[in-house]
Amino acid sequence: MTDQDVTASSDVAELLSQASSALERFQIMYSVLRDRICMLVYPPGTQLSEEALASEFGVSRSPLRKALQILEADGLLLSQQGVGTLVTEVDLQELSQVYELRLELNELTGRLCPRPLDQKLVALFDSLKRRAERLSAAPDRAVFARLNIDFFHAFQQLTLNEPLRDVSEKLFYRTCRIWLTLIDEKDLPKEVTIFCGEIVEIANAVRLGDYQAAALIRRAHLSMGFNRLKTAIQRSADLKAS
Amino acid sequence: MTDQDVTASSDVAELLSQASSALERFQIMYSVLRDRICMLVYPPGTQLSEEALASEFGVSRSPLRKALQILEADGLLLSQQGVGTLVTEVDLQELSQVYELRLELNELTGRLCPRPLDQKLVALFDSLKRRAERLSAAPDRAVFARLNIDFFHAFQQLTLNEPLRDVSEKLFYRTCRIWLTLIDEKDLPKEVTIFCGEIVEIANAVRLGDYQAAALIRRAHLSMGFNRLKTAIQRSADLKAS
DNA sequence: CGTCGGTTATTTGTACACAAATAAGAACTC
DNA sequence: GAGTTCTTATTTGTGTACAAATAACCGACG
Repeated sequence: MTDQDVTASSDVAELLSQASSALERFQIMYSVLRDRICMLVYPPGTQLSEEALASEFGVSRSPLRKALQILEADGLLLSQQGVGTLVTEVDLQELSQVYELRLELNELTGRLCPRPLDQKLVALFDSLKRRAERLSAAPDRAVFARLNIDFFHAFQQLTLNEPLRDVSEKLFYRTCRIWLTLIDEKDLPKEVTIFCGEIVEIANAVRLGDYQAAALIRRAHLSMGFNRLKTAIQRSADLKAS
Repeated sequence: MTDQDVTASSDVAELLSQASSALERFQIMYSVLRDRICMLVYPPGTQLSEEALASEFGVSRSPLRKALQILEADGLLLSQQGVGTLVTEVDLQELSQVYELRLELNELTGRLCPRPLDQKLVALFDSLKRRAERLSAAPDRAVFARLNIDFFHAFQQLTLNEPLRDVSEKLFYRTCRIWLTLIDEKDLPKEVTIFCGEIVEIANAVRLGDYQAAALIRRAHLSMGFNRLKTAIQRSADLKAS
């Protein structure tokens, strides 16, 4: 069972009961909740109930709260006594600062501690390429979002610098929701086409072992993507005002 | 009362009783514990007792555990059921990856979202320069460590990119203990002289508004400092082996 | 004497009951 | 009828008792 399947699993209580240590149980709850937040199962502004979640997961509030507290430190949740635990909104100001940093970190991923190219890595990007082709044929928001997450993780494999991977991952999860919240059905095919192009290009660069080229391509797409985001935000703000 | 005083305060229970919200109480406990870890009040390998700390802080284990859990996520603590809560050791392998990343992030601090130069910033660096001069006259390990921390925070003021500041801070606190653990009394005057020279140079660059120059100087010192660290680690390993 | 096995003490993890804080709604007043 | 204050329901925060896990200790046995 892969990690994606774990986080997407519906019977979390079952998984938790099979976990052998407190650390494992924490990781399951953390992954599941983060995944739900990023896949908009819990859209921004959603109020989570500790009681209800603990009940669903088959644990008491104590261990659940640890997962919630780390997610709060990650900037995905906000808990307040007497109010509740709310999924944070994504704010343009904050988003643009995170994106600016991600652009630079992305370049480092292609430069620091490069992981030697092996068949496994090539195969990973190939499988993403195939998934991208299937997505192109039948655009779907959830499939798009999932591929976006998995592609991010594949890209992170290019570096062996663990602190860089950790930092990049936190920042990624802080921003990736914005796509699902802003891209409407009409824009989806266009975005899918662009994204699949990116995957193909980067997979080719990786196959050649040129990680810096891969990073440059990704940086370009991140930058262009952020610009498209800004116009989408502007558009939705105009829509709201009218 | 400044933040440094807060973290250095001995009567934490008193402070906590005056805090008005759970968030404030958390921040106090977190800052105090992080400070104690970085100032080697709790050297690497120290076992902390939740019971004892909760008792000292005048709270129950529940709110204390939140602070411990975040510190564990920061990589400063490691909790294990049946074993205890241990202050992590600093490992050379990990350290060098973090340093490599810090070198690069440091450059970003001088480049992204520069904070407009104002009198307050100049005054901040001037006051650090004066503290450095006093330290030079009377080298002291604890004063050195404190100045190192405060100088880091001053440098962070050069950028307004908050995610960058957050990330840099976490990485700084993950590495800064190494100096106190490795630099012995004999090396102290030399290290103090080098560090004070860095502060003077950077303060001058800041006064001119040339943050990128400041970042370059700092990068050079970070790099050289890391090299000195590596030889010190090698030396202490040799000492251990003999 | 060394080694293996069980026992026990200690520590974190978990469950649960209650306290504190907030917000929504009801009732009361002007 | 509008505004204000009190009440109450709901939610997270905190305290505490107990469970689970680990490691050190001790004794028996080879």
